[in-house]
Amino acid sequence: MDSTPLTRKLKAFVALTSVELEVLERLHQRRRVFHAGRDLVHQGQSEQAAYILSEGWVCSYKLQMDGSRQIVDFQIPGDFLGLRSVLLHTSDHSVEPIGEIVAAEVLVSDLLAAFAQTPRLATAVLWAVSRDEAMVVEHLVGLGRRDADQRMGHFLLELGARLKLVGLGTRAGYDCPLTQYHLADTLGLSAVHVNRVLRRLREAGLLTFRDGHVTFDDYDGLVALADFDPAYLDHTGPLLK
Amino acid sequence: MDSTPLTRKLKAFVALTSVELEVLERLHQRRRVFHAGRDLVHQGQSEQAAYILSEGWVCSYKLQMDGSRQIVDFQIPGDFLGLRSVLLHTSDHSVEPIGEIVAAEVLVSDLLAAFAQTPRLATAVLWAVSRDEAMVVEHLVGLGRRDADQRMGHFLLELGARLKLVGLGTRAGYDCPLTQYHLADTLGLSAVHVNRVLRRLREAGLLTFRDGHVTFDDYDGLVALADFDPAYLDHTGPLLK
DNA sequence: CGTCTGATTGAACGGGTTCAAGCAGCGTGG
DNA sequence: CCACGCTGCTTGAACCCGTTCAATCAGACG
Repeated sequence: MDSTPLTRKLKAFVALTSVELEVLERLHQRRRVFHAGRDLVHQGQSEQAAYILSEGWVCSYKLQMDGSRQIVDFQIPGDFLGLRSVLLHTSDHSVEPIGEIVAAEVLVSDLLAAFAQTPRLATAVLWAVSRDEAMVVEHLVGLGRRDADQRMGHFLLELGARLKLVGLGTRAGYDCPLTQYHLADTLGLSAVHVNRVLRRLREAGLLTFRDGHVTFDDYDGLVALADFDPAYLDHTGPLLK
Repeated sequence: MDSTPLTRKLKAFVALTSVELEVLERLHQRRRVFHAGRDLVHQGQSEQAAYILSEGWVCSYKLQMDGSRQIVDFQIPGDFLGLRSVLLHTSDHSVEPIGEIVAAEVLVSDLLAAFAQTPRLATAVLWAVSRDEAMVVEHLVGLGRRDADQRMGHFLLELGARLKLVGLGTRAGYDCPLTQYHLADTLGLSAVHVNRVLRRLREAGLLTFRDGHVTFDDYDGLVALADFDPAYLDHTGPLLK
């Protein structure tokens, strides 16, 4: 049976038994499709369902009074959607699909049952959640202490590392459905400047962002420029006892 | 018996029984004192103990290769320290006491036992943790989409709201042990500019930051300037069923 | 009494924004 | 079929917020 992005991701960190794999598989029952533009969750609204994203990208963002928006993070295939919102019965941000997405709806009860059945699964999911939080912190650091070029490089490298983990990218590059406006709202820049930064990086022979595809022309050079240390994505230490 | 900052905070959101209060009290047994400068946790080091902060302030930060640092968040009395590090056996940031602090060491086993004994306590603590995460997100939004004045106003207002909850501040102001360098490393600004921003806000009659004390000269004006909406601190919805 | 930390202010510089204009591709309707 | 409008990309020029460099000052502390 084909493995889902989620299982690919988790298998990179915990050796899962066939029983655990099957439990995971069963969580992917209720497939649902969402379309671009229509938010899954609106700021302030309390939401009842969690999802496992299987195809497409999604972004979580906050709107400001003055109309500007700040994207907090992206979810790619294999990531959980709204897990925290469900556990805490609250959502303080909006979630928007980028293009069409396919997601498996997960009932809290099913998830908790799966955890009870296979505790190692709970550990693996907990790891995934904590990795997401580490990424938010790294994002915050970037906004506070990196210049535009470094931010861009770091962000695209991080995405690349995440996509590689679920088989959607290589060291050479990956497909990327984001517009330059998405990048601007993520990196705290203006769309105009995003364009200039991309040009600069391209002319420096570091990376090319064009026609929905990211190409790393000089991976090591980019890593050096952005001071990218994937440790926070890899921390493969012992979790929960 | 005097209530600790933590109980004050939790009582604001969950009506705790005397049994639960006693369990909470017992978690505060092992008092430990830490001194300024000496980090509690170093970046990358894995840590075994969690703490409840009872006196003094602490900041969590990340150091960059180029020597600059970005403060991610602060902990004030009543906040947990290193709870996530303990659960996940990993720490990707450093933690530094600001001045002398008093903290109660909490063993994971004790905490889990307390949760098992009084589930409502677990709910309350979960709420506190999720509030901390919401604050990190709000911080990120500030770095990405607010100018220096708004960032400063928002940050000091948020701190004020948190301190008020544990009885350490009022609408008029609060004692604040931070230096302008702390503010700079928090807000992603240079120390020089922090000084100028503080002067501007003072001369605009909005707030005064001097001699370790924050005074809100025009609370409502500041709220308007910073677009401060304490909703993310207050979300008092039903948690976990 | 010298040294250190933290606060303060000035002047020059620069990274990033804003405003403005132009262009390409693409779906829609007359 | 072409015109139109829309979204996304691109580039130039002027401006401004915040940085950097540099100097000064006050208080604390050994």
